Amino acid sequence: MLTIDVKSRKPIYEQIIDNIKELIIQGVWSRDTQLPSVRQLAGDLAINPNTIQKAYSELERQGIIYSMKSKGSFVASGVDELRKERKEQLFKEFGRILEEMREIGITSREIEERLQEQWKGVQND
Amino acid sequence: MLTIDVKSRKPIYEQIIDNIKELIIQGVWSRDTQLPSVRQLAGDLAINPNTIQKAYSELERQGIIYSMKSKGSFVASGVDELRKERKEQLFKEFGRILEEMREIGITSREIEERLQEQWKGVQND
Amino acid sequence: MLTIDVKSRKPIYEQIIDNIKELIIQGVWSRDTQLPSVRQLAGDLAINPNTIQKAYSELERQGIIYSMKSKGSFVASGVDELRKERKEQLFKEFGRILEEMREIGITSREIEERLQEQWKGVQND
Amino acid sequence: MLTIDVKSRKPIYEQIIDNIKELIIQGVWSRDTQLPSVRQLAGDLAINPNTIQKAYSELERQGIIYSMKSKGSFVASGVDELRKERKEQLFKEFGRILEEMREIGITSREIEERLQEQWKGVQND
DNA sequence: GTGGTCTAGACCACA
DNA sequence: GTGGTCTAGACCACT
Repeated sequence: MLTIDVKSRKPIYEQIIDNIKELIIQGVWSRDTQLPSVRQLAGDLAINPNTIQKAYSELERQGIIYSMKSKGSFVASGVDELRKERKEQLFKEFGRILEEMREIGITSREIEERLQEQWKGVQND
Repeated sequence: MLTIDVKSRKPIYEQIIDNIKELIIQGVWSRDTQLPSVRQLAGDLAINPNTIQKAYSELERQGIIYSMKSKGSFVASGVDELRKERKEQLFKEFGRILEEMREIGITSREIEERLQEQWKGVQND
Repeated sequence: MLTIDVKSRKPIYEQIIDNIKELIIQGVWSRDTQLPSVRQLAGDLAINPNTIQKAYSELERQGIIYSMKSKGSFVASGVDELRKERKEQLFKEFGRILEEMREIGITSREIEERLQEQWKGVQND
Repeated sequence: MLTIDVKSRKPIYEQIIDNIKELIIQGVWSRDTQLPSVRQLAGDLAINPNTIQKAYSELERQGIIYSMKSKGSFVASGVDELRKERKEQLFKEFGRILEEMREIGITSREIEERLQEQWKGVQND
């Protein structure tokens, strides 16, 4: 379920964080689902347990999971909160890209075309 | 002209690289313009000359500037090459964002709205 | 295994690069072999770690090795790619020399003789 | 007659040296021909006179030209000496290349082919 | 421990 | 003066 790329430039603990967020967003893990234990996951991924611990700590700091001593870690956020957050993030980035495109002289026509092209054949609207 | 943020997570030498590329893209510096000398720029930015050197070396490696010992460093690329490269990069990023937006269930309607909003009052199309 | 000459006009970091390429070409180090750490090699060669770092960075840029923070540096290229590249380089240089020889009036007979002489006793053909 | 490339990585003074040697080897300048004055050449090439001076000094050190105070510089070597020297140099380099080719497993057959190809249509043998 | 970045200061060849 | 190389020493994030 969790896949990491040790060769990536992105730190492993960040990959784990993103992976877990993704699983929650996609509804694979819902509220109060128990996460694999640090040791368990470390073993599965052949990763240093400290790295897993760091990822879990960060997730807990962000309020996305909660830990109970000697019980384990559990999903705190529901799909909705995370989705909303992610949506805002995406729109923010989207705006930044558009701004840069405008500065460099890309026309809205070009953007529209790209948009049509990418969305063609998809009917989620 | 060049501004760096020593507190940023992005390495200083990368900031310098991006800054210089930006100046060229915006047409401030054109082909064969002499860049500030390593020591000069280091003094201006209150940065160690080695850091500037590293940035210049990387820019030279990318073929964006050329350096002549005891002469100085000069702009090699024209605006066009850099603009084209940047454009492709932006479109690629644009596509990636769109893909992620689609996955998370953002409708093309929402995107269109955002697009209209951001572009309103601009007439470069 | 790695030897450098601090007195040479060729920069130390280039010597290191060439040395490492040679080790890979000769099959001493194969794909995914871990290179000595920056500090380790610096200690062995009595060279400043920054110099090693510079060599490793350049090798990574050329796609010959890959580095993972807090993991180490590893061989990326297989023997074959490097050999092929080297072969082309040698033939190119060979052609250049032949051209110069022709210009200065050296006859093909002389060259043939030299060739025979150098290859005598060798049976790799 | 003399052409230099300020963008080249080869130092300008070395380019001048090589250029002058070439002129002598090709018989354009023969023994006792007067070279252009330092100032003259500096003006023609738009180069710092110090650079020309350095080239002339080195040529004099190598015994290829001689200078007479307030008279100028003159060619000392004849074609033959220089040609011989160059020939040895070329053969030495040729041998080095062959050695490297052998080490990397290039067969004498491949070399022969390249040789034939490069010499085809030329009848100076 | 690892690689990566940065500083301060030095020396070099070149023009 | 210029760019290029190197050293010594430091700090950082990551594992």
